[in-house]
Amino acid sequence: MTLTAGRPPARYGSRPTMKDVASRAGVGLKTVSRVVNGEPGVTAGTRRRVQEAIDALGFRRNDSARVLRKGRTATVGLILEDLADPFYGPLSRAVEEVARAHDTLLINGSSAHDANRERELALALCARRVDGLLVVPAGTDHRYLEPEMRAGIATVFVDRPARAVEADTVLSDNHGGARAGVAHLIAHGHRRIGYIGDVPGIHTSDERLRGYRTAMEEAGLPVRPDRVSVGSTAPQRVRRAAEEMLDGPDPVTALLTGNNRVTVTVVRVLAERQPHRPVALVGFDDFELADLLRPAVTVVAQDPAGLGRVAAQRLFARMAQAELEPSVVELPTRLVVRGSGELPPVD
Amino acid sequence: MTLTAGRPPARYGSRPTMKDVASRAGVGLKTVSRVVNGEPGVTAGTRRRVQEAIDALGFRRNDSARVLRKGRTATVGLILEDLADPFYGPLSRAVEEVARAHDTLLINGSSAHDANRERELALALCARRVDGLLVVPAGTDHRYLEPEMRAGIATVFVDRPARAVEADTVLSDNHGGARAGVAHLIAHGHRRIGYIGDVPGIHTSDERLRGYRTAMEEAGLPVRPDRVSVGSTAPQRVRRAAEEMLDGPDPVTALLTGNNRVTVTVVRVLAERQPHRPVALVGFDDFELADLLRPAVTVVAQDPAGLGRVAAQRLFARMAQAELEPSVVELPTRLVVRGSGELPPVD
DNA sequence: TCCCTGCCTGACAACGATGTCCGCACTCTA
DNA sequence: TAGAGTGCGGACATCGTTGTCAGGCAGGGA
Repeated sequence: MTLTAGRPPARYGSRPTMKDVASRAGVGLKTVSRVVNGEPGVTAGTRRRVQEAIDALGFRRNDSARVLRKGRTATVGLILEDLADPFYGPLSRAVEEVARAHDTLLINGSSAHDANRERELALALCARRVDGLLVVPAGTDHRYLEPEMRAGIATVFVDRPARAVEADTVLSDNHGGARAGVAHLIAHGHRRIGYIGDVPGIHTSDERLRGYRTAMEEAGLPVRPDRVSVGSTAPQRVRRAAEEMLDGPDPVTALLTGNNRVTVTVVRVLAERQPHRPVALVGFDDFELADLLRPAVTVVAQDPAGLGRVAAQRLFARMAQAELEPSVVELPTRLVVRGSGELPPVD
Repeated sequence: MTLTAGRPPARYGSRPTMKDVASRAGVGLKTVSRVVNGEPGVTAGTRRRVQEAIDALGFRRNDSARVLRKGRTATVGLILEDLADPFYGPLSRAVEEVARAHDTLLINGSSAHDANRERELALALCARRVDGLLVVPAGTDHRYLEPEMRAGIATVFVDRPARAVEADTVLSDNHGGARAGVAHLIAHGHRRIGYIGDVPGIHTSDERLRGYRTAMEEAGLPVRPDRVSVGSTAPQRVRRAAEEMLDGPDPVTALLTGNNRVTVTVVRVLAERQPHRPVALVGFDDFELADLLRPAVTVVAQDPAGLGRVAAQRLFARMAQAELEPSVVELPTRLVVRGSGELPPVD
């Protein structure tokens, strides 16, 4: 009758608890806790007996219970857009190194470029009471995180700022990078330069477009609407945009591409047109093998590992001291000259 | 005095609990629980009052406490070697899709190719009581997971089998793939074929080497020790191995490379030697832009998304029914012909 | 008018671990 | 040898949530 009272209906497996260990070792509950946590105040003999019981039963501390009592999880979450995007690999790795140095577990999650999934994921991690959260925003409104941040979940935004929320942010110099890329093409004689970028409304996308405009205007060149195309990075969309700029009545002689996904597609389009006139190209984001393509691809390189490292450091600083003023850090980009950006203009 | 008794020393932030919501809404604790979990048996008016209190306080259910009570976390963990390796992107994404279909959160972690970190990470996830674990083994002995598996944590190994443990496993046909790759080179007239692979002892590495041997022996060709080099995938090591095979007294005319890291380095070495005689190449693992290199790289493609999908499905099957017999599934590979493997032998 | 059914609602115990505090046994010193 | 100090072990409350169960209240039938 009362034997099962209050017992969850279907316990999954069934693990030994400290109580089991204690009774097997013939000691008190708290003594087991002391052994498990390496606290002092236990004689060597007792410690050994407890350890034997732990091994025999296959005991492992239940961290949920521990968290409930202690209030901290020693866990931080990282939400990025797509684990398969090579840009995020080094970023995630850098965050992991910092977390590890703070004896903290890193949980990686992916929003798949979807604002709802980002939100779900972030809130699920909050419900699990991560101590901190690093977010590469996919959504456009992050007010849903305000109660969580007020409640003490340290939060840092990476690569893009949050909308409608004041918080620590670590960015790349998107405007300056794009501007430098276009200036480079102009310096090599190009005048008809096109820009193919990501969906407007995304911060990185908007800033890079702004950098393109700045460079064009500084050189006194017109920014023609038919030479700017922003939208999805899906290959078909990018392909069509590139073909329109290349085959129009007044074709571009050079292109700036807004991120590595776009660059790869454009490289493919240009390769297929081989016998045609060569078109100069500068890509935003470095990517593996860029140096082995012919021509090798000149890029504006970001420092994804740096983004991750700086953001993680900021996160831990905030976890240690919640009352810091929100800061925005912008990391420089670097033009890597490889050949594709140095092709002369050909009509 | 007793006011703070038992209170953790430093609660991080401080969140409202169901009790706070209950007293604000003027209802009982359990009623709040019912509203939060969408359980029936609450009138619309009460429900609304509770919801208002939740919103006003910024309440979010503490999943640690919930897990403690319910015994399941609705979370699975995926441990892979390196989040930055493009091979694992699609794998992780496929797992995430399956997990999502089961209303389960996926936690990604990386072992950084280190057996100790794999172990730490796996056990940390067990301590957090994930319901299931997908592991791409980095270590060579997985007995440490036996108590966990016995205790009910469903576990599936992906890409490589676990050592010394009987468990569900999903693999690629490494032997058959490598064999097909070498047979392809032989069919194009090559006789002096080298193999450069990953560290011996890793299952994938050993199987691919075995596939190389099989194909050579089937063609009656000798397997010479100076034409087989296995070890770290660090660029220097691979570079040296390649140069020795290419510059020796009896140089190879074709190479099979054991994974995408090795392939990329070898492509780089071959590119630097451009004016030299062309060397045929078949790489294990497909990689982005392989088709855009000149010559385009012929590869033995695995199906990383398939690995992830099948493994995740198996994991959920086992979570639903723990007494399944451990199974081993092997997914086929596919030879993708692009040019580099079809170069004729040149002395 | 009274009882009974059925629906809401809330009190309470329990999940597993940890912090506090008390008590015991021992050692060291006067 | 007694008193004080120290080291060690254990009882108990508590963290926030959910399952159980019983009580209260309204409405309908006798």
